[in-house]
Amino acid sequence: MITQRPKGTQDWYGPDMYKRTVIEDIARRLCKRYHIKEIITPVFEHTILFQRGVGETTDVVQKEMYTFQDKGNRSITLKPEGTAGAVRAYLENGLYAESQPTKLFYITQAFRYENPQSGRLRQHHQFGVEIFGSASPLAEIEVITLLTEFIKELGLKGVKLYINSIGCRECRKTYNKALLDFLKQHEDKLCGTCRERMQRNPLRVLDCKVPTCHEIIETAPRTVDYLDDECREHFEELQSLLTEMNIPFKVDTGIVRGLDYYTRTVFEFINSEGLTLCGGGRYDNLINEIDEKQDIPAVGFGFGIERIIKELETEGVELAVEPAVDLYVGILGKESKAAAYKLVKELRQAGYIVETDYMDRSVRAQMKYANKIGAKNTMIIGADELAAGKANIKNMDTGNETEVVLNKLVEFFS
RNA sequence: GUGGGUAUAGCGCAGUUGGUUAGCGCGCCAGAUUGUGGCUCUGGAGGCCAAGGGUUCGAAUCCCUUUAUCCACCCCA
Repeated sequence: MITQRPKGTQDWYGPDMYKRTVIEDIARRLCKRYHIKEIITPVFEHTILFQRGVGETTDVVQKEMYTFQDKGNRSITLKPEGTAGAVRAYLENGLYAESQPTKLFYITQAFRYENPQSGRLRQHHQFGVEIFGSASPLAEIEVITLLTEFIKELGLKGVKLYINSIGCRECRKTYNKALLDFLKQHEDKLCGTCRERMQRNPLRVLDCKVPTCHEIIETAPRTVDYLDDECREHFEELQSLLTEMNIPFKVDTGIVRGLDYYTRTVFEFINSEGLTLCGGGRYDNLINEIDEKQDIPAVGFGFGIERIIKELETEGVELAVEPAVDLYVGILGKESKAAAYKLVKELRQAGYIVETDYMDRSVRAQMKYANKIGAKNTMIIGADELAAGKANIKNMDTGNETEVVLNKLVEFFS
């Protein structure tokens, strides 16, 4: 037990760790060009934030949160997603008082207590962006454009964009009524959870995958048919902008999203197996629900980093290669240690990737090791080299050796 | 929360109808004329056979329980 990680968690090391840093580097570089600033919020927040933010009726809040009482008897929850914390920070720090929009990104852990399986963990990581203050479809275009570039830079080809509009609070009212009327006609044929959902949040019934429910749902009214003029215009403008931007997309009227805060636009990037890598949309009411004094529109998404790595593997995409060791400095004899290590330090200070021996191994074993770690060059420092002030540098690909003056090592490499 | 598969060395796997000191490949360490890698060869270290209980003269192997892990459903990233 003591040497076993908790269920649904993962240790990051080796090639996966490197992939993760490359992915995060790409995300950070991209956000820089989009003038989106990084934000880091706590891994835990007051439970009420997620109850209000994510929504009481969602599965995430109802059964998947890591909630506990702290020693001050406060109810604390490990963040199950990134948006609520970002919104809280935006409000608490008065970022809304500055010139809008506020554009933020984060790379964070997220915790959900659910059964692990492929592409699903109890602790996972998300790259997310939130744009606060803009009601324009161009805000959606901003995040979607960033996403398509991100996917392109990663080298992924099998990920497609699906969009939908679920309307604003007002259209949702008329739609919910229509949906409820429809569902009532079929109530006796619906499953238990659906009948329950009907009362609390009818929209979520559309998510049900129980075959008998699914059959009924196929003919249910769709949100897109109940949009008011403004919402319809917004959705149409978004679609024509996407088309003009040459961003391929499909409208999928079944996309609802499991988080309650969305309004109008919802979208997902889905792979060929139907797995959602990225989900997002507009949430014009969320800020108001968390702080009634503010009424600010917003758009955002969350992209699953583990799912990116999984998709890279299934598509056979190779990310940038980890940089190789420029020089391995072999040490021969106790007396040479300090002098050899000084050379190592100098070259590292000059920016080279240098490795040496910490195991008191034989020269032969050191050479084997140098070969194994992929050193591009090797050099042995012993009493002879130190006396002469010179050493041979061996190119490990060609096997050729070049004599070099030790106090000009840095120049040799540059 | 529900259902199925799996659990033997660091990793990937064998292990016959229960029968001596549990094997193989890779990896790791050391060596093959004393200070030079890759290939090859030799040797070595490393396992309470997931844990607990039971059946038996005898269990990695059969039975039960637990735990973990993988996969699927729900839902999500």
